[in-house]
This record gives sequence, structure tokens and C-alpha cells, in this order.
Amino acid sequence: MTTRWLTPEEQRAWRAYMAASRLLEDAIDRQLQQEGGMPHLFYSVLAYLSEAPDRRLRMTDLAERLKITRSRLTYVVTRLERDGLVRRENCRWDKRSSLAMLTDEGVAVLERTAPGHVETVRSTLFDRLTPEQVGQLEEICTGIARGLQGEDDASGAEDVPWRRRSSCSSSPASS
Amino acid sequence: MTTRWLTPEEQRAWRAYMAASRLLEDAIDRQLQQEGGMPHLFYSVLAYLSEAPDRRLRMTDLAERLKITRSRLTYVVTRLERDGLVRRENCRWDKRSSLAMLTDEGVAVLERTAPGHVETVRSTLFDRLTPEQVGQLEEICTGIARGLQGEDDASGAEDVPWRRRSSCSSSPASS
DNA sequence: CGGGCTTGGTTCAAGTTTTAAACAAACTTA
DNA sequence: TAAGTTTGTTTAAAACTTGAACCAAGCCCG
Repeated sequence: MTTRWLTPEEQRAWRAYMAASRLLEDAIDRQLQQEGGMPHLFYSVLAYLSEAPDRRLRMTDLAERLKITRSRLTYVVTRLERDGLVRRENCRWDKRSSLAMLTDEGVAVLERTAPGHVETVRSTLFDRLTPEQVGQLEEICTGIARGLQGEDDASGAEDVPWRRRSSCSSSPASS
Repeated sequence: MTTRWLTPEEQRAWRAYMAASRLLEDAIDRQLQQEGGMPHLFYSVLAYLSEAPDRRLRMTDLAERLKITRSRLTYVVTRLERDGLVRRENCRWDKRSSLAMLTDEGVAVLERTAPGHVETVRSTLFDRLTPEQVGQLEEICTGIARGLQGEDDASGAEDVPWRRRSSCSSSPASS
């Protein structure tokens, strides 16, 4: 089959996207590194944990939310643990699992860092978007994400008789 | 001043964006790595060079387009040069500058790799977007990029008496 | 029950990137 | 020409990422 090249509009959108995403990630990383001493990914871990019931999450669940491999997460959590922002705990129900838990110090760091981070996200992103655009962005991105998520198990999803094992956390976290 | 936290809509959009951008970049990197033996950034260098007049570009100009530091670019180009896909040349007009030039082999690799790459961009991104959404995405991203670009020199731009030195390339490349 | 498969998580080693600071050479400009 | 800029590279140290290999625990089923 002959290649379906990008149309000029798509080409422009793609270029714009690449530029924006790189610049955005750079800006956010720089800010977080300066004021929080950590890269964006680390911050995200703290943020997700802070929202979880009991401030703890299974490694696998956390990795899934962050869209990173478990191996990568192990590295990150080890580093955060070294700094005392996170602690590992064993799961009582499933002895294979380990839970990452946000420590008090982690909470403190997060609370100290969050305002600056949010301000950056605001000034670089949302301050330049109309409310409609915010909606558009969400819709576009959820579509993309859904497409890329399912891909893995979408093909044979029907064969699988179960939905999802219950996590160790007391209640299911959204998103 | 008290922090302007994200609204629920913004929160959702931001989360969706982070997920989508990570998944997208992963998918593209994986494809390019498998079928082209190089990461996305390397491919981008080849792509930009291929569009440039005479298939060559000043390092600084290239770095600017890619939104990366010159240092980073030096690394990338060195690697590409080692593989014979790119060659460095001296600029006749400005002896400080060096030009990165796409070799014939680079062209060949690009032509061999491009279809698969484009197909991936299509299937992961554009196939899931309506034409309106493509336009929306472009608009959103150019806005973000412009905001983050200008930031550097925007503050004191009026003080600067010059606009931009002419590049060594014979004609100005778009974007 | 007891293999055999799956899942959760870590370890390990090897590479790859990235960063930042320091330089030298080439321009510019006053 | 001297001071200041811009270009591009070098360098060394960190930081990160990957993938394969592993182990332990849980699950499934005859």
C-alpha cells in the first residue's frame, strides 16, 4: 500500500505539537527542578499518591496511571524513598504487591512545591487557552490516550473473563 | 498571592494531556527505534535537514527549530555523523558556524523510514482526530509554543536593535 | 494436592541521554 | 582595537532508561 502522507494541515499541526510539547515539558521540568529539586515525573508520583485513598498506591497501579513501565517506577520510587518523600509498604492482602506511600515529609514537599508548579502550568498553558480550547484539548487527548491504551489488550479483550483485580487500596481511585 | 488552582476541567485536560503525550512519544519512539534504529529526535534532525535548502542547516538554526539546546544537538549530530547519515561542513560566510548536512545515505535511510513513521503518526494521532480537531490542535499548540518561545527575549526585545542575522543557507526555511 | 502459568516487583548491567560549565574562535560594535 | 556576543564543542558527572533475568506469591485445573 502506498503511504498516506500528512496533509499540509496535519503537517502543521504535528510540527506545532512537537514544538509545544517539548517547550512545555522543558519549562515545567526547569521550574520543578529549580524550586522543587526534582523532575516532573517525580512530582507526578507525589501528586498521584497524595490523591490516593490513604496516600498509598500499588506500584503497578501507579505505573499504569503514569503510563510508565514498572521498572522505571521502581527507579523513581527508590529515589524518592531515599529522600524520605515516599515509603514502601507491604500489601497485606497480596504479598507480592508493594505499596508506595507518601510520607509526611512528602506531603510537606508537595504542598510547598505545588503552588509554583500550578502557576507554571497555568501561565504556560491555560492562560493561553480559551475555555473552549481547554475542552478541545481534553477531548483530543483522551481520544489519543484511549487509542494507545487499548491497543495492548484491545485485540483479545473479549477472551478475558475478568475485568480488573481489586487493588489493595480501600477505594478505587478515579482516572 | 493565593494560588489559582486548576479547575476540574483544567485538571482533566492536564491529566489527559500528560497521558497522551507520554503514550504518543513512547509509541513513536518505539516504532522508530525498531524500524529505523534511532530515537525520534534523531529522525527529526534528518527530517528537518531534508527539507532545508541544499539539505543543510546551521547547527544553531537546527537547534532552534527542534527546540533543543546546541549542546544537545552537538551530541545528536555527532552520533548521526558517526553513522554516516549526516556530515558537518564549514560555513563559508561565518567561520564559527558549522552546517549539518544530510548525506545521501541519510536521505536513503530517511526515505526508507519515513513511511513507517508517518503511518504511526497517522494511526496514533490523526486517524483519531476530526479535521476540526486537527485545526484546534494546531491552534492550541502554536499558541503555547509562541508563548514559551517569546518568553526569553520578549521582555527586552525592544532594546535589541537587530532582528536576526541571515543564515548561511541560501534561502530562509519556513517554520 | 502439585505442577504450570501468570502477576507483581525488583535487580542488574549496559547503554543512552542530559546537563552545565568552561572554552576558543569568529564576529560586532562602539 | 577592546569589550562584548555568538557559535559550536568539549568535558565530566549525573541521571535516566531499557530489557532481560529473577524470585516470590498467587492462581488454575486436572
